[in-house]
Amino acid sequence: MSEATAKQGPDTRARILNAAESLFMTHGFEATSMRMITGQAEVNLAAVNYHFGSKDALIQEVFRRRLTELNRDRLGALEAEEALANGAPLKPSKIVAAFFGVSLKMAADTEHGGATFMRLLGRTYTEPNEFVRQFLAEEYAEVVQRFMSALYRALPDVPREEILWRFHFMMGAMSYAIAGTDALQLFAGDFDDEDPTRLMPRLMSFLLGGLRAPLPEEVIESRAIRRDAA
Amino acid sequence: MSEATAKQGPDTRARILNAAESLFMTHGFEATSMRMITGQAEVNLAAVNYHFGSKDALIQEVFRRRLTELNRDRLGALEAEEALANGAPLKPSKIVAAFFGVSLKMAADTEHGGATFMRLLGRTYTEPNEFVRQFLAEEYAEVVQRFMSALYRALPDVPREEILWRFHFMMGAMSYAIAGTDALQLFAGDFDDEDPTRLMPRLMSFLLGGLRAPLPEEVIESRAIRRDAA
DNA sequence: ATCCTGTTCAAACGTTCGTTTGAATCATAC
DNA sequence: GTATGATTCAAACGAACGTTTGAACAGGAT
Repeated sequence: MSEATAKQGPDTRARILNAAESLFMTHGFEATSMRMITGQAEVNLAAVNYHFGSKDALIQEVFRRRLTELNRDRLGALEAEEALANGAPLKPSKIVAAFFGVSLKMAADTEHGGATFMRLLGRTYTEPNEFVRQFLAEEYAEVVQRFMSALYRALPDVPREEILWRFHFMMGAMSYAIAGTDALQLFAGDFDDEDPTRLMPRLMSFLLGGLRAPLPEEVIESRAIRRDAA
Repeated sequence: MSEATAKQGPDTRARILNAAESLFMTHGFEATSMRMITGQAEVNLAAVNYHFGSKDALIQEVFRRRLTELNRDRLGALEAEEALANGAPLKPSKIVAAFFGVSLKMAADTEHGGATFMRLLGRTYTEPNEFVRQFLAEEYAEVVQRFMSALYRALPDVPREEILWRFHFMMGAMSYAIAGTDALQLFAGDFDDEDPTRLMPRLMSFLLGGLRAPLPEEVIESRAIRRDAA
């Protein structure tokens, strides 16, 4: 049989994953039913359970296929910078650019659904669902550890706890910006769907400004006290 | 009948609102059923529909009762600063402190459920549910408009579009920090539930650093060009 | 005692959910 | 052709959902 006559479209698995990804983004996990997914994918209702086993397993697979690539790229960008640095500590801006630049690059990819996924991911960071969160943590474990080590080396004078907090804040700013829900309708009608490439320099300025901000007095004081005691 | 013998606990409405608030935070809106709510509140299943009409109306009321107070306090803090300034433009740090300081103050209130609500609110900013988002936008309309006006006055040389973006970023960093899901388990075990009052100076340093960061080159260039053309 | 209004209660409503089933259909190898 | 394993299909499953119902109960005024 000629390849062109294969029932319809690409294989069922991919059709399901793509439909699920966009529906999860629009409606959330719980509010997206199997019937909505199989309807949009134009496959039979039973196909999800046949190919993935369960709805939860489908959710995991939606994330796994993208996150594997995303985190590989992030590590790749970090390693490229480290290779250039020849063992010297990296500049913080390079580290931040490696992590968030790759994220924003995927968020700008509207061709292959990367943008859809990043918006979904941004929402999922605040998802209460326990098994989703555990899965996210596992997928991120290595990349978080590597980037944190790089930041610790880059900022030896800043307490590690503070670096953790600021990375946390940066993750929040990025997620929110990419998810782009604009729940408060700040951009009332004006810039509803901006070109996401223009987001990159804006976000990067903001993140680096936050990262480089002077430490709060409280922290400085406690460090001064510690230094005095020594 | 003596007041102490009234069936059980305080009135049914408040019991339902409190139970719903904490369950929504833990499980999300969709995953929280009426039976879970009435079970935790120890009231009859039909009580929600009797007192509120529907589940959606209950969700709205959960937010309304807190947001009304929160946004009143935010406006109050802003007006207090404006009164001190005597018509002069406010310093950006004062404006940011008015908005986010009030938020963090509520987030630190574990006594009356304010902390629970702020974590719920942080998650809700990324909630896809349409009617929730519309409701949020309405509740925030006035306070957003007032704070934006103040920021425009405070930063007359910064393009308004840039101010909008940075406020957007700040909202993201705060929401994420307060929701505190730590999906990536950055703080693996170490600081699971930190004292939220210590969050305040850290977040404020970060936010102000981001707000005051130099504009991205792209924006500066386009402004220079515009100035040249004039 | 009687009525009235507000509230609680157990039970049921119809709908939708995720999942399972067993037969039908396909592609391929013999 | 026929057998084999993978996939699709229509139909049904039990469970859980939000909501409605009508009776039971409460306290206060007449």
